[in-house]
Amino acid sequence: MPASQKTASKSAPKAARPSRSVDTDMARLAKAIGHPARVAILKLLIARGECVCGAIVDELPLAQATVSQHLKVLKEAGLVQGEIDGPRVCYCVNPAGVRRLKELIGGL
Amino acid sequence: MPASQKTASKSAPKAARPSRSVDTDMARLAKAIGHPARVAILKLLIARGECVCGAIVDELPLAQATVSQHLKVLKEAGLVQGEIDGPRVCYCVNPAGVRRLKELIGGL
DNA sequence: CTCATTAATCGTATATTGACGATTGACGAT
DNA sequence: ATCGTCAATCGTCAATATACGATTAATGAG
Repeated sequence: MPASQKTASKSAPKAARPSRSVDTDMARLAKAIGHPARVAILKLLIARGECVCGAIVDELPLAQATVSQHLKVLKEAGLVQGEIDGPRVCYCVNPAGVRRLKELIGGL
Repeated sequence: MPASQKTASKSAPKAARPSRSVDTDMARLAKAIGHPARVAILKLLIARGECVCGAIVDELPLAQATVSQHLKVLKEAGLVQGEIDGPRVCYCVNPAGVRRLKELIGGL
């Protein structure tokens, strides 16, 4: 995604508009929840407040490695955050990220 | 997607929680706007009310074929609709689709 | 009818995603 | 120090997404 994306955006003659980066931002967030498993994870975290990684794995019909990858995607998009708690990792929603997502979508 | 995924979603036609299909629905819609070009297209249609395909192509730094493909994705997700108008195709937002997207995201 | 225009589709190349098992690193308990 | 547990990461494979030029189908103009 990086190279072609960037090129496409930059090569646009009317690149001056700020809407371009907003579009990218919105796409980034939307893409993060563009998979059923990630929607499920996000909802789970919202419902439970916070959640140890293993608990999430138990709830989903996916391998641990796969869940970890999905969590990484959500984390990189700024929708969740995880803090290390001993040998486990405790995940929770990033309210700012979710708020921004709602703002952007709601503002359509 | 491999067997496990499919099995997971399909193996519960309607018996299990409804949240599963809602998750899928939300992911489907989010995925549709999970690309900057499609966000730009959707916004363009919202701003203009309706728009001939060619006009969209002119606004974006993408080839006609590519824009057409993005439009197809948006159409399949139920976010836009297009009606044939002579030799051109006039696209417009599907209010129901956008409303549903907003509901689902807003309800998080 | 022929031509130009418009947009969908085809074919294709490349990039990214999604899934998993295996491995690694970090930590607490013994 | 060793062990078991937990979660991230690696390596890999199949599937999907993205982009484009070329082609096709549909339509209106002449």
